[in-house]
Amino acid sequence: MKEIRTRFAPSPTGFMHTGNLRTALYAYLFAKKNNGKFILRIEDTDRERLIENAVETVYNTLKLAGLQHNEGPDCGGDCGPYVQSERKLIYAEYAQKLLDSGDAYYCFCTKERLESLTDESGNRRYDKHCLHLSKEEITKNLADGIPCVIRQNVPTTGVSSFNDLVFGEISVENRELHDNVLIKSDGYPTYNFANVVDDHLMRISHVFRGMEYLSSTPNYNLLYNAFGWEIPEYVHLPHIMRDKQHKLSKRYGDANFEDFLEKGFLPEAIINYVALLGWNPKNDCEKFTLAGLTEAFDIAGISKSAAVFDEIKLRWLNSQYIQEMPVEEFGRLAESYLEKLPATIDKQLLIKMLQPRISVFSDIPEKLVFITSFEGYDINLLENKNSKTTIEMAQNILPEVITLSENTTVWENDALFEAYNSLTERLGVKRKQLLWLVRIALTGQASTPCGATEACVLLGKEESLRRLRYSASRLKG
RNA sequence: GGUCUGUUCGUCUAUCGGUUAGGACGCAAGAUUUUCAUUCUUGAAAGAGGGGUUCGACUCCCCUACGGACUACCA
Repeated sequence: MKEIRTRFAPSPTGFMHTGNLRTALYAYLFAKKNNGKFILRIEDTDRERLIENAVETVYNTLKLAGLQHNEGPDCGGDCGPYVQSERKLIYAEYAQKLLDSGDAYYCFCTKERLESLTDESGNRRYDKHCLHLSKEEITKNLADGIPCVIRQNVPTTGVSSFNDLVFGEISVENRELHDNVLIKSDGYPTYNFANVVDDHLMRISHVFRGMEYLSSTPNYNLLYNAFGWEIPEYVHLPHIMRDKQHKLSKRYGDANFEDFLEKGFLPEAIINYVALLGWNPKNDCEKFTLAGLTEAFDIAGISKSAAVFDEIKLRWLNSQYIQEMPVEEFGRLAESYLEKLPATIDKQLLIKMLQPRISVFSDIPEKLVFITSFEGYDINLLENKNSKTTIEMAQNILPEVITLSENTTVWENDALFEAYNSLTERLGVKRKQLLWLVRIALTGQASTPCGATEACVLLGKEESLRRLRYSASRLKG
């Protein structure tokens, strides 16, 4: 049986947005699922758009995402080099073959002439002008050093069709196809040429890529045919959208993998979420490890329509991962957010309280504001319809709470709870009401990562009493 | 404009001719809870429109509408 080989072939022109990441993920999953190889190839033939360190970003992303490649620039393989700019000679050699067979030709047309070919609706279609140059003219032009490109010579009649594993049968009239540039005047190949040569030479069995290539695939197939090469299987992926109208772009910075990590999302959760955007496992399962995804992955589950990226759902998934991780790990990951806290705060206690209550790590700071800022909070928070509390109630209850707290010697959770609980009976209020009032009077925040008694413990007796008295005093005026 | 392509709840999706059109996120309302947060229950919420084919269509075909991609010496 033929070996399954897939590849991820990013061009190092910036960040890795989640669409790219998903393409890499599916290619990876398919290869692993079929005991095949996952290859990384860098497509850096656009010398003008190269961005420094972009290759590092690619390595970094794949590493963090857990998508280990078997072959690539950094780990070798027998199909190297895996960087297109280092394969210039190879492309030249294959371009020559096409030149010899008449499937490609030199084009010396100037930019001006090319532009003159533009029709009234702004379209340009090359007219095969240079295809008709005589051998002598070509030789002379070449000898004179006139800048030139090599173009694909596509047939003007007939129909090209192919099967895409996601979109099915696709047919295009050859006359709709363009004589694409294969080799640019700087000697570098275009994507249109390099991808075909490389995918063949690297024995890629399944080509996973964004569906923007769907319409140029017939061009590529013509190339495969010209070389007499076997056409790979195609898996074109629908786009991931920012909203209904716009696909994810590099401008939409938030969709970058690295940005999500910085915001406190877990790589596992991002991978899990992205996998489910446009693919479904044919059951209701929504939580997958990479291994689980590998097990479940199936091209048949890929959908044809674009999917809108929903950060809210990502947050939910991320919260699932956070809640399931060991406290120690959570503590490690949360540490950097806890650095500036007063030394009096018990960080271990805080970590335990935080874990079940956040969705992403960047939620932490807002959960902790009550620790460092308290005075001047909105006193109306004491009034709450859910807990059925009122300001009047607070005026009556808080002094009682203060007296009781002053006399509480064992300042720990259960003892405090019991004390406050007994107070509710004496005052004839609901526990929920009293504890709501205490918590607000203690923190000044509607939402805290702790209940009332926990807040007491966290703040310590002295500080707790100080805050309770402050809140009570504000009710007097 | 041309070519290719897509269209089920707000969002991600299930359904491969016969279902009260299912699940998840989010939202709303209740309940439980050692208070915040959880958890639980319930609810609102969808087949773009029009023609066919068929006993029967979200599912197959055609048209229209509306998206998206491509139409570069970018990938």
